[in-house]
Amino acid sequence: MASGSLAVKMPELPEVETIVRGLNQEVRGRKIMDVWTDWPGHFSRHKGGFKHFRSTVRGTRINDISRIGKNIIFEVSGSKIIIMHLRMTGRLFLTLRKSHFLRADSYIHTAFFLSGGRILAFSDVRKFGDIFILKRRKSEILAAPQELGLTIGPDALRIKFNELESALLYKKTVIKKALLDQKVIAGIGNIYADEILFTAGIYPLRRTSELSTDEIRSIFAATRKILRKAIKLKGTSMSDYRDIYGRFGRYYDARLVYAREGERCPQCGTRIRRIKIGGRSTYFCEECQN
DNA sequence: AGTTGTGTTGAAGA
DNA sequence: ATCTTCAACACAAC
Repeated sequence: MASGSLAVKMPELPEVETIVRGLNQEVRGRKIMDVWTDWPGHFSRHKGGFKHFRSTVRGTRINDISRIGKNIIFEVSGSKIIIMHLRMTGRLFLTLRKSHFLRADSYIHTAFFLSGGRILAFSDVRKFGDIFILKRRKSEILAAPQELGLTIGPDALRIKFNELESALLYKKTVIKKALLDQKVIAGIGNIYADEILFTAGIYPLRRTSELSTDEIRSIFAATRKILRKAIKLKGTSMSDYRDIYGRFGRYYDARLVYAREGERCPQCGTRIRRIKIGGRSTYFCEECQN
């Protein structure tokens, strides 16, 4: 991928992981020459605003890119860390010229000009995304994310069974909400939450405190299974991105229940139902999930 | 043409 | 603490 799109829709953990892998291929080792934006709101979480962000980031070198939950972490020289969240509609592109990206995507509001003439462009239709930089090491973020402004718990692929179990037993809510709560487990969004609960055979409105150890084991295993499968399929949509629903993404085609209201359950043939939980659409099979 | 749904997350109120 | 509602914002679909 000499130049192209790292775009996904509805970036949850697998999509962010896919982007991070692409970034490590394409921008690791490059220097950040400058940053441009026409939407300073992208930097509203940064103390000091865009001007301060720009002066802090200019001249640093990107040493590594990783991820915590849905947050992208750029480790740059000078022991600093850029934290980027794509929220709902954020997409990243690599292009060669400014004129190119403005033509390619009219929703690009922020861009990083890198050494070697590369441009990392941040497209964001709804402008919910955010970027900030901390003068901290990555290890400090991992140790105390909450204190540094990252309201997240353990990453969904790194969480230990015991951590998940105690978090769920402690919570007083239903399992679907708990899986979407980034402080309980970080990285799961609405699509994968439904896929995980279907795979685990758990009814989404079950109270977390009433789940048995075996049921939590099922949820734990299903989380790893679904997220790994989605990463293997490179998330819901990559460079072949077509529409707002990610309809041409490879995981989307492989999905089990999400957005399949009225279709047959892949296990038992019962029609998939849709309900609202906490204002979010929830798809499940009432036969297979108890 | 106005309303609703879409998805993430933080803030505010009950 | 947890709930709901609203807010950020834009657009497709009804």
